[in-house]
Amino acid sequence: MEQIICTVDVVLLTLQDDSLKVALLKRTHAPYQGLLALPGGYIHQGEDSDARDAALRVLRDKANIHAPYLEQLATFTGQARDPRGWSISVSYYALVSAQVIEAAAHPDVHLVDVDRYQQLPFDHQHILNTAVQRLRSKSQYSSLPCYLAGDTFTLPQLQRVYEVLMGEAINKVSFRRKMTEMDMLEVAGGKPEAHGAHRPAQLYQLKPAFRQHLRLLERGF
Amino acid sequence: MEQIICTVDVVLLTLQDDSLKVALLKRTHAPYQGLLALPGGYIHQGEDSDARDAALRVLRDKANIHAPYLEQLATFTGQARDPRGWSISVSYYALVSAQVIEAAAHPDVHLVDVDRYQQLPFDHQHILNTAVQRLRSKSQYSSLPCYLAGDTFTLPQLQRVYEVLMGEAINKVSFRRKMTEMDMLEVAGGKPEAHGAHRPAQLYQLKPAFRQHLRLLERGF
DNA sequence: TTAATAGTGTCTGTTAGACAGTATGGG
DNA sequence: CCCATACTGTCTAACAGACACTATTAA
Repeated sequence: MEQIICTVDVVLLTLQDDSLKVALLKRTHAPYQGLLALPGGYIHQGEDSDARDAALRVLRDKANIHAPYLEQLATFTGQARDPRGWSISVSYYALVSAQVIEAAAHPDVHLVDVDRYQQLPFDHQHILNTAVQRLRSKSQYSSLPCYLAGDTFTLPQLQRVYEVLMGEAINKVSFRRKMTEMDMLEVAGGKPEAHGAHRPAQLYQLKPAFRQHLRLLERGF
Repeated sequence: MEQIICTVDVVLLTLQDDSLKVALLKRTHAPYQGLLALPGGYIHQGEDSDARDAALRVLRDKANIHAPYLEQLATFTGQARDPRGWSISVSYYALVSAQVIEAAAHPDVHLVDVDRYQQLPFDHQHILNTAVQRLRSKSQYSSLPCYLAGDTFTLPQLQRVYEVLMGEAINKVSFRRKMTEMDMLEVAGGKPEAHGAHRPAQLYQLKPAFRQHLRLLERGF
């Protein structure tokens, strides 16, 4: 009996032009060589102390992305999902701002709308769907969307991020009440930029205590 | 390089005497032979079509439990968690009523209070904590606790299940409003038993559509 | 001054919890 | 009848959303 194939896959998500995008890479090896797929790879026992380490390494090597918000999504397993044999994919999802992707400027990374139908190899469409569902679900009652908004952002920008993820308009007063209640933001030093003939918005950033950990709401938005 | 050790572990939870219990088994092989541990075992490529299948097999073979509510919890990985080498544990949690455990009557199964400190081998304490946290969290806004309540139950019994999991009293009127709103229960045929000199409660059961799938609440309890 | 977006004060409708009442069984 | 627990009607307090108002910038 051959040994089980142990891999990690990463669903790297970002927000661009008011829509949710996933980073895909052209596969350089068989099977499915040349097809767009989630960044992933074998776990390296020598190099990776655990699967999370492997996911971070994959993001570093294949997309030039360092230390994003990264969370385990689920593990996809079985005889059928990989033509090479019984396999395990410990899957993660990562959230970064569009600026981080642009700064990484990796030539092989393709950003594709998550709702656009693709012929993804393996069960990557299922993994992607699971990640998007998880993100949208957690956006209802947590600070998760903040990681898509960049280092500093205005409240109208952040509200727009939430609205795109939840797919519906949020009451402005309620949104700001929730943000105050969460007590998670602080005013950022930089001067807010003007974007036209009107009052510019205050810049905010996550308080240091919340850069790594989510804030949960008793009641959702 | 040796191959990665691929296993499943199951956190089998039940409610007994108003407290949450986990099913533990004495390990029959090294390492940690003789210690109480979560039921688990190697993935069998020939036998198991995926890891969920392996978890169901483990429950069947090691605890005589068939087709419980079973959900993937998380995957625990790394160099350090198993003395034999780099390992993967795809972990699941299962919920059953105390009657199901009693009916299984497996002599090796030990039910232990989840809050009682144990010296569990590997990272099983961490896996257990993660499962309990997940159950308690999901109990806030879903029908998950119903799977601990047995086939038929009264509303006061079900409320008690929720209260034990959430660790606080719930308003009776609100609880019943939520249950009505969820529209997930139907009156069960059997006559309610009298438990003293007072009015006996109506028996309910999950509607067939919800025997497998959770019902989520917009706002929690 | 005007236009446009940022941000806030306040009213109102909805929802959750408190409380007290009725219902129904056994003794 | 009494008691204990099941169940329900209704009042109140807390919360979310609507709306309108003020604030601040560039043109």
